[in-house]
Amino acid sequence: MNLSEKLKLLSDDNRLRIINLILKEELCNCEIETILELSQSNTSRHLSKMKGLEFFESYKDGNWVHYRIKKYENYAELIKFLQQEFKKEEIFVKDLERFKKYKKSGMTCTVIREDKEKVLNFLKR
Amino acid sequence: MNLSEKLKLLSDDNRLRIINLILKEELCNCEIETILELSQSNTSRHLSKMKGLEFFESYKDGNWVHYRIKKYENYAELIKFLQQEFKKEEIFVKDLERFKKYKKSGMTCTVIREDKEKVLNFLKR
DNA sequence: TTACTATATGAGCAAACAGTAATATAGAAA
DNA sequence: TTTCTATATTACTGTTTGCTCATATAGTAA
Repeated sequence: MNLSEKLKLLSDDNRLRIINLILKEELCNCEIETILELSQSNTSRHLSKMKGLEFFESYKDGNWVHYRIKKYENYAELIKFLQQEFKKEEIFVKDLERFKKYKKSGMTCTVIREDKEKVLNFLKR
Repeated sequence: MNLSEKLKLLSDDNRLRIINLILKEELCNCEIETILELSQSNTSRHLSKMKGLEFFESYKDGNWVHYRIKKYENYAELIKFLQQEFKKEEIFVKDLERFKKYKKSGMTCTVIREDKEKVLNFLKR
């Protein structure tokens, strides 16, 4: 993967939104889907693509797949840049508010499985 | 222009090759065209798009248009990242060799106008 | 084993993109 | 003024992209 391909992976609103979230804390596929209100297949597709990024990491935990940012020296500058820009754009700020609301509520993947609608309503923008 | 759009502008080999060159020294459209062996319209198109990047600057000098990188605090981290990556990829390293050969020869826009073929042959990879 | 569930993937569509060749424009020079 | 020249733009092409809906897969639980 060359530099332009790596940057292309970052050049998408939804993928940036995912990075914005997991820079705060690792999350599972179904949580990202719910917090960002993206479709299942769309979320999965973006997450798959992002496996091409060296600072992106995933692991399985039962049926769930968790995603997180790996500390990677080569990308330190880039990530600093992204974090600085995330603060300036409304969509990223709002996503983090939803993320915090979700976390504070104590909800988990299990709650999402049992009643995703309930979680979505709770997070209603 | 939002973050994903800015990153999209950077997600192209030829635009990155241009940034790699002008990070060393400002250059005119026709010099970029010649050093990178790109077509006139393609070069012009890329340079136009790049005007959307806040750290990218151009000015007219007679018929020629010069391009350069503006020092811009917000992009310091990003540019550090790019510079580090440019060193690792062969195409960017080779482009810089051509750039240095061109500069060392003392050739200018005027020489390119008078006999572009001569310049291209001199720079022959 | 079978049933279930979280994630991944195939097919298809519309929009965006990089590139070319030809032409237009704007400013310099004569 | 007219001519020239560096750059920009238009029209078009083939490719890539993000998305959706439907289906497949792989692993868990019964």
